[in-house]
Amino acid sequence: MMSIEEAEAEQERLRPLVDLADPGPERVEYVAGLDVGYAGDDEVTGAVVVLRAATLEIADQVAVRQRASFPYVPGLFAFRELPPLLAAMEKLTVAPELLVCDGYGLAHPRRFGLACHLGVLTGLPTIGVAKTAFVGRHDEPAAERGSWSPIVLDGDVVGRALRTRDGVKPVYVSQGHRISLDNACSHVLRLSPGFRLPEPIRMADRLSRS
DNA sequence: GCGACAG
DNA sequence: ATCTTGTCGC
Repeated sequence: MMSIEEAEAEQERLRPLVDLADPGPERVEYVAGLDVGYAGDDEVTGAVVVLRAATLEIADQVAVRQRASFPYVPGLFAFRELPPLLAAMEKLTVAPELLVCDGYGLAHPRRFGLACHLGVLTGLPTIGVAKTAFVGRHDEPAAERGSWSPIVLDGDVVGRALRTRDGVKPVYVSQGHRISLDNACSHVLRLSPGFRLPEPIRMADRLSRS
């Protein structure tokens, strides 16, 4: 197994490859949601669900179950979840143009969360959507869907707390790779018409548990 | 130093 | 994450 030190060094090595300047696609035909489910003895299930962006209909889905190769270490989340997710991605028959990841992107202690890592490895535009925010500080956004407030870490804006439903706890959006924060948030809002979490992530979450 | 810590 | 009891809001 890779050591903690080696994993951190790998993040530092790959971080310069992240593209935060590309505004990213305004519209895509296919968008994928990714999530990992956990079973008993260190078993992880990587799930990828490709949706037709216009209708949110499922176009393709793959789940791969394997032995976890890295423990859960805050800040090194990707080293646990990336292997099963990449294995699932390789089996897709419909190519997504945008990936929505469950977790952090830029909003990460070393500015290199799972979404950035997956973006660099696949070359695809990626967005990180987390359910909790332990990185940086942010004000509470207004109660209406669409409201947001910046997440600030060491003086830098690294993401947004974005309200996807009226009066419901926001999600925490950050850039992964090849997409602007504005564009990432507009995609997340469009992909979350009925629930707090974007539909691709909900579908992947469901698949990862089965 | 101690605790907290995406999932 | 997952498990699980109890509570809350509609």
